[in-house]
Amino acid sequence: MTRAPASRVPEPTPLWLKLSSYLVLSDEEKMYLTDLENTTSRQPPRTDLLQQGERYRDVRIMRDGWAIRHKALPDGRRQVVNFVLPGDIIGMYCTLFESADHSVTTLTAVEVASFPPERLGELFRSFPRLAAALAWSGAREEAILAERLLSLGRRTALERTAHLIVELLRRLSVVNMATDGHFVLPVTQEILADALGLSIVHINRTLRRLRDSGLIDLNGQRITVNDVRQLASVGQFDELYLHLIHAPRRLERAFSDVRPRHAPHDDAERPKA
Amino acid sequence: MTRAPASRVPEPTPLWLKLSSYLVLSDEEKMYLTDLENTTSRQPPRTDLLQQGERYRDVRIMRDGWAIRHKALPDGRRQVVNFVLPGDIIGMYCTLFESADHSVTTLTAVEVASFPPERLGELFRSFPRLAAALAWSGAREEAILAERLLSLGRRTALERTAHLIVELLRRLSVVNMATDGHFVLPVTQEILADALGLSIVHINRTLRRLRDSGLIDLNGQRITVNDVRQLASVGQFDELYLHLIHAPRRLERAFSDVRPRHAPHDDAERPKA
DNA sequence: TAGTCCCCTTAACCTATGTTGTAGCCGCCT
DNA sequence: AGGCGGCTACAACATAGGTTAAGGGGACTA
Repeated sequence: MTRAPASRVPEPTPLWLKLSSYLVLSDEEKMYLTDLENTTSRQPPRTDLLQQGERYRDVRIMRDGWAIRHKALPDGRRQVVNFVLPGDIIGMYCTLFESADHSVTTLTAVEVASFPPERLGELFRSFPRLAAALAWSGAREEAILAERLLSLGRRTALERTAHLIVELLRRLSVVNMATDGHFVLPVTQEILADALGLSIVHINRTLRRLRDSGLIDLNGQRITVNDVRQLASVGQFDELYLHLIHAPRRLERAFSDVRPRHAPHDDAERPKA
Repeated sequence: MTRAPASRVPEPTPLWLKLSSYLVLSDEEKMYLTDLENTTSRQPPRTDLLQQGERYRDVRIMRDGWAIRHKALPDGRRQVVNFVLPGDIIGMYCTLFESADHSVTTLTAVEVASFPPERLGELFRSFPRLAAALAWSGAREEAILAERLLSLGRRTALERTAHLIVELLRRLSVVNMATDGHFVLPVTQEILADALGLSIVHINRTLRRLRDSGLIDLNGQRITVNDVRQLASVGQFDELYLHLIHAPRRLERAFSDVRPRHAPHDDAERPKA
């Protein structure tokens, strides 16, 4: 574990970049976020950060590297539920559940920050705008799962694959990890297959079709999207679900300490504790 | 719209029953919940409560009846993302997103309560235990989506179908809508197909297999599960993901107004708002 | 009483995707 | 240098599930 001294002019962290796609952070909020990510550790590839059935511990923030969130059936079949990218939070709900219903495993070497769940309560009380931004990011995670459900249920293999590539491109752009339509995809075809609900052989066929049609280039783990527009159209990609549009006004109204107009509650009316 | 008078001895609402599966509610909290659900309206079957692309409005609580949350592709293919049952919340994140990325459509006549999103902020500030319970319910929703992803990606048609039936049975039991392994499933086979990522013909085949093997009985919309154990085993159902186990202590610690030990924040340190 | 609409049911056939098997490449160990 | 393990590639074959088509029952209408 490393504990960095709280600097006066902190570097932007991926989480902060991601939340910035949603609202404009104040210096004070940036300092608080930096402080939250203060305690970090490094893990090698193929490490379980969390294991299905295990009791939750700290809340974690991915700072660097890739991981997957996945679930397995008793007989070994496996589904990758989502990719965990820098700026994503692991186990936000740790306080609420007895044990994890999924595993999180690193794909690359990673750097993760962790903090005790009590700090979340602190954050909700003291930094309502950050709380709203975190809720936004949690809600977006759910929206991504819903879209993936649409992929698995109703898109063909080719469409699914195209859709995933465009989604990753978009998500990585937000944290400055994709430029000019190319990025590193540190993933075996087996993992891609498990993410898309396909067999490894069929993912291979499908990637070849995408390559043959000139939509993407692959060398090693570097993937280049030659024509995002067309790839998005193949995957019927509509970025609505990523909810990248700003709406700072409305959320501040809901989460700030200002009393709401409708049903004003005096302190006298509050519950005792 | 109907506005009920706040009674001294309110009837338990489905939401309250559902949250009760997680923590023991105080009278005051029950009163507050009852008050939240105060303004209700009724809608006929096949009404859109929310439409993909539409701007979000109020937060809604399903009080009675069934609905589906679904997404559609431009060419008409459709995926049912989840079933909305009594006690479930619609558009909890309305404040955070510009527009809906999914639709919600009623299957039966329904009764829904609605309230302006500002009241959520109020709730988070004044009733931290309820806030935690709502967060629990939101997190559970996400866990359900992740499990459905596993179904669509890696379970066979027979397994998926069995799994869904057991899940619905469990969820309905919590709100007293299933007794003795039977319940009403107000759903056409087309909707079932869209929920399970199958064709309507194949759902039909699959249901017949389940009937022929004696695991379930169907007459009309009434479904009877003859052997939950065996059905759960066919569907590889592990109820871990429904997170029905209580953990009231830990969440109260995180969300209560008691100052955390680690990094106490004075009011003076708060952002200006 | 027949007509229409919606849904369920089944049969016959088709195809997207899974399975099995083999081969080649690359990095790594010793 | 050789061997081994993990990954990609691709061909041949198998099958779960999709598609098309047809019929039937119940509820409503006229």
